[in-house]
Amino acid sequence: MNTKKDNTEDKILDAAKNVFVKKGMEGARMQEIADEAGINKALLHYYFRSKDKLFDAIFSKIIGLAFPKIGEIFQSDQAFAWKVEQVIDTYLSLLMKHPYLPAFILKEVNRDPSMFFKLVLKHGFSPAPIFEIIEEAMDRGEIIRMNPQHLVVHVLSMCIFPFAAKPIIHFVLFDEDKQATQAFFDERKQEVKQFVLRAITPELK
Amino acid sequence: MNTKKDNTEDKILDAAKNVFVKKGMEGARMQEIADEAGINKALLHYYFRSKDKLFDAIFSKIIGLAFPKIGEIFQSDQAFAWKVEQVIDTYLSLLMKHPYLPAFILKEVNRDPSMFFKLVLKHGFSPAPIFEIIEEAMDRGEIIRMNPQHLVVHVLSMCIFPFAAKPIIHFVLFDEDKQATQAFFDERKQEVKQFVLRAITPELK
DNA sequence: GTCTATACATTGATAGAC
DNA sequence: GTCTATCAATGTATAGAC
Repeated sequence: MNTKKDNTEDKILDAAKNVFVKKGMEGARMQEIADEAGINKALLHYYFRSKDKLFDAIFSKIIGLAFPKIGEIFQSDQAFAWKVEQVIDTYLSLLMKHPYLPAFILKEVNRDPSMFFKLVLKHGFSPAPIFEIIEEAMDRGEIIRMNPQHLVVHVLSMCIFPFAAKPIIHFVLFDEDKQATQAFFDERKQEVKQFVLRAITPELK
Repeated sequence: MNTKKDNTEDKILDAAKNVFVKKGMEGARMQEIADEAGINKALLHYYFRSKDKLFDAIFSKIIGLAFPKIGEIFQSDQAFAWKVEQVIDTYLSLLMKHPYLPAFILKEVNRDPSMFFKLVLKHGFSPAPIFEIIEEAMDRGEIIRMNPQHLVVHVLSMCIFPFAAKPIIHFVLFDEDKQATQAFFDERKQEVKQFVLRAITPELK
């Protein structure tokens, strides 16, 4: 995503992504994007008519990135526990690579939900199949019976929230110790998996 | 928090809170705050010298509100399970009452972490005692052994994140059905408590 | 396609009358 | 204390030369 800086359009897209993700739609300045791309403001408007249009282009790419194909993992023939671990691994790997995504997406979704809704429809994301598979695992007694929607929200919360609240964790929990904070985030894959599996596995512990 | 509209200063504070929490520091407009307070812009600057000063006043009050005295709950003599349930109850009740807080605080903390840091120091919030109590509960075998910091983040994530991501949940999970969304949030107290207790209670289930 | 210069709109902040 | 009118700064967008 940070390659292909050859032509001007890609340079703009790359610069815009960095600035928008860091500052948000309202905080970003066209001048800053131009500077980061090594061009001037006028050229931004030449390639993308307005700041809104440029933002839409960036936001659309990012939403596509942040909603990975969890469906594929769930469709496999593996045990449910394996699927859960795989989803947590996949999602946390993605977030470790793009730690700014949660704060950015939450900010923009709350600013203008309709924008997000259109993109979800465009990307054709539907959670229904996932809930079916969870229900089946419960029917088989592979996991305890509970509300699948809450289970999904539990897991996503534990994966995503710490990144959105990273400054708080960094300061309140680790007294601004960067290494300690980093270690904490490195541990979360393991910790979240253990916690979730213990909560949903029937008996025999 | 929505009372005392008698004098002008309180009217301003109340209006500013509404606008800032909804739009954030960058999205809020002094004109909109003035309109909501039923006065004009000049008067805002008469009472509070600048937009920054006005925002600081609001943000400080909100941080004080959002970091309730969890410490007190943990200091009691009850069983650890009771403490966990009490914390989840307390926090989710607070958030049901102020559902916009998570998105607002996350947005502002990521925009300017230092502002948040100063307030945390001012309010004198320290998590150390809580971790000690968790450690003791583990030593007694009351809950399974795990990293206390991750446990705290797990619980707070499940409580706070759904509110910050409410538009996403509303649309993706419930197809914009307001009643279904509301029901989901009403259920979370119970669901989070069950999930957490099952994950941390030793054996005997 | 890319630049400089500038128009136009928005908005935070102030001056001054009452 | 409260208002109207206005300033000054910032930022998006465009015009026009090269």
